Amino acid sequence: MNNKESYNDDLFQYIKVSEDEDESNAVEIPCELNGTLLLSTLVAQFPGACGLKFRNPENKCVRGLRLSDGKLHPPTEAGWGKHLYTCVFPKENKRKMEDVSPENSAAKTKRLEKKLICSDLICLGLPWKSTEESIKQYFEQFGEVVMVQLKKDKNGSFKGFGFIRFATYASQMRALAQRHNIDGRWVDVRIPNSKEGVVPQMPCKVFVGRCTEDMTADDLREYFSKFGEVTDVFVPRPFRAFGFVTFLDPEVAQSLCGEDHVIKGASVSVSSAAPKIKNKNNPTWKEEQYGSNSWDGNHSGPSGGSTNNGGSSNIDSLNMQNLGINPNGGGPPPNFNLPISLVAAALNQAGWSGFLGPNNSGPNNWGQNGPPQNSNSGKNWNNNPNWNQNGPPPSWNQGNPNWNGNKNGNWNQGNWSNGQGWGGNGGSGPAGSNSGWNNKPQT
DNA sequence: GTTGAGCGTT
Repeated sequence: MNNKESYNDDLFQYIKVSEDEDESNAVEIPCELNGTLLLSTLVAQFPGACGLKFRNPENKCVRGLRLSDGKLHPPTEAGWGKHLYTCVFPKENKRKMEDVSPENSAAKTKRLEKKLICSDLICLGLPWKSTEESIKQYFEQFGEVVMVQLKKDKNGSFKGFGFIRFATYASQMRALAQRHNIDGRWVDVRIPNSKEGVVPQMPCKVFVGRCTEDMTADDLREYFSKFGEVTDVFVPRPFRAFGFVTFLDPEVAQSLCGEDHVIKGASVSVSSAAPKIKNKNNPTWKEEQYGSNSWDGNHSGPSGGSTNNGGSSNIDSLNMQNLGINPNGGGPPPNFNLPISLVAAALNQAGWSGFLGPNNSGPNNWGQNGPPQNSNSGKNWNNNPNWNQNGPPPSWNQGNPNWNGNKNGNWNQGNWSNGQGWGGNGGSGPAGSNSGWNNKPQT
């Protein structure tokens, strides 16, 4: 036992990362075996992050880290050291650079935010003991919270839902891109019905033509991140010479349309992505493959899915429902036939790092043969015999239609919602799991 | 006091 623990420590170096320079907010995240840190690993914990920096103790200057091929490199050959690393977010940086004088900074911020309309968000299913202070405190991890209203009835008793508002659109998007567990309850955060349609939907997605075969989703992400926060990348596999990149800011997307860019020595063309009609007549809508629960078949999974499924992205669709995952339901929904890599990646994005097996060594490390047999963290995958003996389908991780064909048995036939699947062994379920996965409804 | 889908002025 002790051996295993030290073995793990040897394999994965953890570095301390915070969204700001406040060390109390720091999260330890694992590097790869070669000493680099995957941007996707960073993004899994800090949605929207596009880089890392740290304060050089010698001259107090902030130093940025080198990013190449989706990998962040340690500041020196000696490695990561004991620095507290801080996330870099594209939007915040842009704003900082524009806010040169204090007297017009507010106006500029306002003008900027006007383009990226912030909406109130409804929070459903809040714990009864929530207070406006506690909710504000929770959501501040995604950015400045400017309003919290918990709804009460005439007697003054809390109705279990409320509204919040962030100062920036980027913060709002970060909050919408995640599941939220507050005091042990899964809380739904959405755009309120009353606001639906109010937010003008300029396309955030662009079409990237003339891609070469060596361009991975991570390549596109890395390249286009310099124009703004990238929330989704899709590169079809097998190779089809195009891709899609989705930006947080629709204006960034629009500004790039019509331009040619050079990536990996090749010229690609950026143009507007034709809005896709989500119906069965559209050939890009592959219901057989992805199910019919709003997954549009044209997106990669979130970061962590890495390149095996053609993508490297945050959750582009805002809520888990859009991935065909019902966070509050009992077990998988009826159309649960997403490739597991996508699900795992989505859950990883949502902070369920435990889903990916020990040490968060999930899809990033998985090859085409699925999770490691005796995983490189020294533990079996969930100790679940059904999994390890029969393994995943042969064409694992390739977005393949065989997945639900269940040719190797065991996948859809048990262990999903019988209460002893994921959380049963090895502690690999979601932390404090009382969610639908174990078929235990919230109370 | 109890509760758990929903959609905000009081």
